[in-house]
Parts: sequence; structure tokens; C-alpha cells
Amino acid sequence: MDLQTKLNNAGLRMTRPRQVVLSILEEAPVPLSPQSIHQHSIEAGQEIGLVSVYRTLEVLMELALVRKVHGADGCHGYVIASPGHHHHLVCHECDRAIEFSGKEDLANLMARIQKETGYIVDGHMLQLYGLCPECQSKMKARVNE
Amino acid sequence: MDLQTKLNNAGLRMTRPRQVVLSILEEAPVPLSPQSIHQHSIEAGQEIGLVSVYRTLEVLMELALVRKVHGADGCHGYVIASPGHHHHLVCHECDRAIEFSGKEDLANLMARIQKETGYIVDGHMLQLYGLCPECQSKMKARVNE
DNA sequence: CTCCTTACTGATAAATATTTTCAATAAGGA
DNA sequence: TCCTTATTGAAAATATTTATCAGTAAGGAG
Ligand SMILES: [Mn+2]
Ligand SMILES: [Mn+2]
Ligand SMILES: [Zn+2]
Ligand SMILES: [Zn+2]
Repeated sequence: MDLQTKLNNAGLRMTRPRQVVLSILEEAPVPLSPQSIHQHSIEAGQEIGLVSVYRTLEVLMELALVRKVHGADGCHGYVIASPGHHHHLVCHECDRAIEFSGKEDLANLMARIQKETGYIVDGHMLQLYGLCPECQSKMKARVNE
Repeated sequence: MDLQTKLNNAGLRMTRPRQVVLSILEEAPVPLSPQSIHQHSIEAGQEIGLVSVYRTLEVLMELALVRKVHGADGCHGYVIASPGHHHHLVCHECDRAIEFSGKEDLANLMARIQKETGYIVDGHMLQLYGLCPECQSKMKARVNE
């Protein structure tokens, strides 16, 4: 299902800002902040009001088309999200983020915690951090200087 | 090791603001924002400048005495952290947060993702969401009205 | 295709949140 | 007790997010 239909199904309209924000996030290899998205829109000759960026992100979050990526210490920004449930793996050097899935691997853990705590566990957020292949190469190159 | 020594070891000093912020977080059953911590300090007759709250949180984060709790959609706030590595389980009704550990459970997953993606995976953040026992009771009570 | 209805946008202003500066204070080792 | 200097709090500067509102345009009805 495409953006147009997804929006219309929710009683929303397909507009230029929504297209632009989505396509900027689709291009970006790293999580972007609202300010950063706004900046990109200007550089692409498709300026969008900063306020609309905020509003659009809210909509896209509700449609689960984008997600927020967090760091242990702070929030990194928004990334495009493919359909379904999944997590993100973020490079702590360059912030490049990619998706991965692993729902099954958490099922045991979640069941155990539910039993131990008395909480009913019904959701989770998992993020992995590491060094992406590109940054690994750069690091090797630096050592060989 | 107590706060005093921990601070001194890092070349830092033990001060009232640091004691107060820490003890407020120790009391609190839910994650607190800087503003909220500031408010608590006033109500406790131990007012601390808001700016100092920010500075103190930064220090306590570095000492790993507090952590940030995130929601899928936004950041919840700061919570006290016991020593060592662990995660948080947050009630989406009342925000009550408790710790749990489960490093082993993730080892397989992390190894798999590392192989699949080429990233060197060296860190992770996991949070579970659910309904705490108290909120479960309230919910039942409401149904029986 | 044209006409409405009303969701949406962008400009502006307002409200919040965070960071910077700097003189005065106090922690804690000598 | 006396220094040195980390730390605090008040104030101001920035940055971020939300609220308003009149004008615009998406898209269904006819
Ligand atoms: Mn966050
Ligand atoms: Mn862990
Ligand atoms: Zn990288
Ligand atoms: Zn609860």
C-alpha cells in the first residue's frame, strides 16, 4: 500500500510536505532531527516550514512509517521504518543506522521477566550499538598510517 | 562505595545539590524530568537551581548512578540505577519503572546480528513496556464497577 | 471538470527546554 | 585554618516545541 492510500485510509490528505519529509528520510543513512530535516528540505529546493516538519513527523509516526532512534544518553532522531516490527543498530561513530529483526529472540526473556516481576509485558524497544563496516575500514586505515 | 568516595575518585566534590538530586531519584518510583526534579527539591524544602539539576544529572550519568529511560515515542526521564548493567521495565499506565537484567539472553541475538550486518556490535539498550501489578488491580476494579 | 468542505500549510507568536556566562561560595587537601 | 578551584545560582542567551490563525489546496460530490 502506498503513501497516498495509507493517508487517505486514515482520513488524511497527501500533501507535498508529507512526500518531501518521507523522501528525505528515505534517502538519509542516519537518523535526522526535525531541524536537520528542515535543512535538507531547503537544500533540496523543496523548503517546508519547520512547523510542518514537526506536524508531519507526528503523522508519519502514527502511520508507523518512521521511528525514533534513541541513544543511551539522548535521542538521535527519526529514521524511515519498513513495515512490521523491528529494531535498529546504530554506529556510534557515524550514526549510520540499519534495521534488524529479532522478535523471537526476545520472547523467552520477556516471558521470564513477566513471571519475575508480575508486570504484564506487552512491548519492547531494543537497540544495538556498534561500529559499521565503513567506520571499521577507516579505523584500520588510520592504524596503518 | 558511597557517593562521597565515588565523586572524590573522579576529582569531583560532594555537594548538597548532588546529594539532593540523588536522593530525590532514589525515592521516585517513576522517571523524572529535570523540571520535575527541580520541583521536588522545592517541595522538599531543599531548593536547587534548575541549572544545577541539569549539571548534576550530567555528572550522575557519567558516574552511571542514573540512567535515562526512553519511550518508543519520546524520552521519559531519569531514574536511579543500581550498579552494573541492566534494563528497565516501564508501566505505560503510571510510568512506574523497575530494573531487570538479562545480558545472557541477548548474547545470541547480538552475535547473529553482528554476523548478518558486518557491524561490530558492542552495546545495546533494551526496554520493556507493560502494565504494573498496581495498574492491573485498578483495571480489574474498574471492570467490576 | 467544477464546486464545496475542511484538512493542511506557513508565518508568527508563545511557551518550554537547554546551554552559557560569571561573580560569589564552599569543598576538601595542605 | 588557609588556599585553590570545583561548584553553585542568577541572569541571559539559545534552542526546541507547541499554539494560533488566516490563507491554500486535497479530494470527494455532483
Ligand atoms: Mn530518547
Ligand atoms: Mn543488556
Ligand atoms: Zn559508522
Ligand atoms: Zn502502572
